[in-house]
Amino acid sequence: MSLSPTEENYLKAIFKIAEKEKKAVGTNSIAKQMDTAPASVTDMIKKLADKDLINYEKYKGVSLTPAGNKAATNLIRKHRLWEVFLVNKLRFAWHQVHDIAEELEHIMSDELILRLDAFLDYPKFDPHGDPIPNAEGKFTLRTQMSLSDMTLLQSGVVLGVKEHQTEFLKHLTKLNIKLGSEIKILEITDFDLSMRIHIDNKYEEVISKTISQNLLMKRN
Amino acid sequence: MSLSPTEENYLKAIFKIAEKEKKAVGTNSIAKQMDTAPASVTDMIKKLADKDLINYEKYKGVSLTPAGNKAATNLIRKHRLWEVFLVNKLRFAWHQVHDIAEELEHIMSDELILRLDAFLDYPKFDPHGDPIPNAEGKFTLRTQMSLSDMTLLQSGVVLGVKEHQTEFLKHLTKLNIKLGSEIKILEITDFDLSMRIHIDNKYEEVISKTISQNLLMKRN
DNA sequence: ATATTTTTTTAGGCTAAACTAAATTTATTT
DNA sequence: AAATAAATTTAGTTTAGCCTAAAAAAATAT
Repeated sequence: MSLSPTEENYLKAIFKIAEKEKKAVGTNSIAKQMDTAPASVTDMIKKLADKDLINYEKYKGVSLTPAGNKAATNLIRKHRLWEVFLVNKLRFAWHQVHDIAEELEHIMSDELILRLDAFLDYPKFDPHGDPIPNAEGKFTLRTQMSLSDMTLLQSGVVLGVKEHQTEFLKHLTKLNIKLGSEIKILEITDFDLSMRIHIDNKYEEVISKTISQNLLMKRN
Repeated sequence: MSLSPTEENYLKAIFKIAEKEKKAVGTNSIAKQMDTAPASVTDMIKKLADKDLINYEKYKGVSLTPAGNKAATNLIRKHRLWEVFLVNKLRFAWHQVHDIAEELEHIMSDELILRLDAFLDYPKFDPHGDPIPNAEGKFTLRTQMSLSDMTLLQSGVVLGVKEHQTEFLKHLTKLNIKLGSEIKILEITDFDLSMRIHIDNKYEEVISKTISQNLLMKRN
């Protein structure tokens, strides 16, 4: 059974919400994620439940079935592989690739993804540091923490970003922060928890708590 | 103004029909090309005429306006560039790429095509030997002729194929015929115009008129 | 030149995916 | 526990792109 791009997007939205909140996913949160009216979500929910992609009880929210989970992770796999292609092969910047990958992820050929994966050398993480699930839907796990949870004089390496907004990513680039950058905390201001940091032992910058919270690190 | 994939496909269909038949393009021929009912074509024709992409007079058929022509050639450009990507980079065979490119051609980013073109080294022809229009919609022309129009003992190089059907392309592959192959006509049978040919001075095969008609050659 | 055939358009419907407004159920306050 | 608020569903429309059947126009044949 094949899914429309819209159906796939709903499954992905449900997956992403379920990732954060443990419990059943509500109509309203899906509506917000998809930027549609709650009534539209109810319609689609019924359709996906009929196809056994989600578990649904009226007024009780939804969760993905194994089949739905498979479809969602496969879409995420495709999205992230295409992002790797766009950045590593076509030399796009990391803030430019989300919307394009959002379209590319719906191309249907499985053979295409197989070959793309090989062409890219089987990457395990995308340009934002997010793990790329394998063909079975398994994500590679790593221990990582927000820079905001590290303390004075500690240092670490940037593994990824929590926030994917264009403006945030452009800002990081301006600060010379990228995946793999080494960051050392030189000073923490008690008042607002802003940090003075050393980037790759080369650039000294001050960053707000909002930024340090969204930087995912491996501590040295 | 942005076009839906369906609208783009109609423009492409009109372009392809207009390429062969000089006159105005009729509703029925579009319906056949698009595999839809003529009534659906009439609906869409009106919409495209409203957007000034085609010239349309009731019962008189249609033709592309400059804007429509631009959109159609751009779609063909994208299709053919993606085919080059699939064959040259992902190592697909030439008979596998049409359907996938049919989906990829509708990805909207112009920047993507710009970068893809550069990544592929600005190819002028696709894996079937069809010219790739440049960003302004200009096609590179070459003098070429069907193998069926060449005569005994002449030889030439395969530039492209007229027919794109999977089975035809697979058959050529089995005969060791590909773009760039040198072919010499050893014998022509008067009765059915089949040919005995030498391929790359290495393989000797007999091919029917149907095949020789669909092979486009540069004569030595 | 009229009759027949072919092509094209109109009319009326259908489905997927959205919407708004109203009704209903569940959750939260007082 | 009743009242209010929030979340969810139902009901009724909308739009794009398709369909079939019937009507109208153009092309072809007699």
